[in-house]
Amino acid sequence: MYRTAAAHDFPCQTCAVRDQSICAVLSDEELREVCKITTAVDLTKSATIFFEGDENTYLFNVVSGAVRLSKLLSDGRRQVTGFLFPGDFLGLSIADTYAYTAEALSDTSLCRFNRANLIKLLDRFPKLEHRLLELASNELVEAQAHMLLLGQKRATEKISTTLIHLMKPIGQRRDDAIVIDMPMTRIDLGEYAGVSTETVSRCFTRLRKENVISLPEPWSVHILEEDELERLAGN
Amino acid sequence: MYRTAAAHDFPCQTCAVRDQSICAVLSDEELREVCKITTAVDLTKSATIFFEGDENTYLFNVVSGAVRLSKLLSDGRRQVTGFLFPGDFLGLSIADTYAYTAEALSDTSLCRFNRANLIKLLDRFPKLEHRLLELASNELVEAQAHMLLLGQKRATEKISTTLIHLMKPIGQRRDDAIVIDMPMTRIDLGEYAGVSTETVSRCFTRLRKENVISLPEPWSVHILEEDELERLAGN
DNA sequence: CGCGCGTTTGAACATCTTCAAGGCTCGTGG
DNA sequence: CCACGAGCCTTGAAGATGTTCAAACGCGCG
Repeated sequence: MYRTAAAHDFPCQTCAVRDQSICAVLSDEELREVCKITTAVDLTKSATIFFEGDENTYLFNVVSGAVRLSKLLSDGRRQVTGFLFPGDFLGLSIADTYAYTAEALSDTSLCRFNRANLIKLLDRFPKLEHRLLELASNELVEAQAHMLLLGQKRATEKISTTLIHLMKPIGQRRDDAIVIDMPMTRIDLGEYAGVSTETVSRCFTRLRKENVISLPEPWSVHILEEDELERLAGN
Repeated sequence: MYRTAAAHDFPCQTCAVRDQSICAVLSDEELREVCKITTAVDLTKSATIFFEGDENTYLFNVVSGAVRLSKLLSDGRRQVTGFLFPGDFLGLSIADTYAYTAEALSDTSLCRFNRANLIKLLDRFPKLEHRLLELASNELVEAQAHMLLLGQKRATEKISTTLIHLMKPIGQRRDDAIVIDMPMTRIDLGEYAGVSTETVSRCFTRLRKENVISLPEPWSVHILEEDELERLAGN
């Protein structure tokens, strides 16, 4: 069987993240409308999507790859506020400048929405605005959990929590372990958890020595004892 | 002159925070509708408004007083995620349980909305949903700034930033200084900034000795050198 | 092949925490 | 009315956690 494009076909219909992010709440008809204001964007590793302070002209869906969100202090210290993966929405803000910098951690494809046009569509599709509020609300919950991590947890708890957090979007269940192939470096993880790279490394070593995880490669974490990791995460 | 209640008068019309929070975007007619689902709630100092994990049945406007938002770890460590003041909105979440605990820092009055009824009203008043999204989006920006504080700043920077942050909602400009009468304790401030109470105290002492602030009372901060404080805040 | 980058590990060091104690204010009860 | 106790704030000293500095390793890329 061949899939032939009918006259009424449109690119968004075959989107890999069609049923996630903001598009999930749209009917095919509505999606067709939204599709008109989108552009596919492909980025290579380390590309900047936008800088903190830039005028907010586009919003994005992450289609594939991974994105790092961060804020900088003037002397170069950086706080990574989050990692995004396929299906995540980027740029959620009514403010007219971005509050953080977004960069591609690996080769990444995005679906770009013109902000002004999307806002216009909100009036026609209240469902869409409702969905945006839902996403914002979820982000707030995550942000609060992250504050708890940054302000109160010890290094091992921070790293354990971070690993658990990464399991959902990029963990692959195998018979013997849950495998996380991380697109981010120890530096990124340190800046996410509010500790130095060396501390991240030492935590990984400790977890490995206690057989909670194994590290076939520095970027490939195999979670062997999920319950133990959960316990180490604090909460 | 006496103010007599006309037949079409209703309590929300005279609300002290009528032009803030979510009500700001409503016409008098719309406000009348919203008013029907509100209840005034008065709390004394230390009263709990809701606990993390409670079923989310009410949303609130802070009318007067101050509110502390926090999350707990099982061993008692607490992260204060924010302070709310008159005009702030509380409970912004589409999720059906609260993600944090809310408590009154001082005697506080709230305007309570039934969540289910408010959600129904969102369909009739898209402006209201738009406003909620705007508020959520602002909260996200604040949350990210707080993460930067918690993850990257040193103790003095944290306390300086916190003081600057408190200036907007509760700072009173005088000829010689900006006065902040704080409803929160050193413990609250420590749990907000991710440092111990002793460290908060030592930071205050240092700022006082360097004549950046004065402390007529422990809870009354007079900011003498706003620029210097800004500098000490990092960013 | 050599260089750069990321990771790991060790050792010295700094910051902040913890522990301890004293003072202060305020509310309560004798 | 005063005394007492609880909670909060401050300060000092000792200690722990995590940082910084330094060096070595491995991998991939030019």
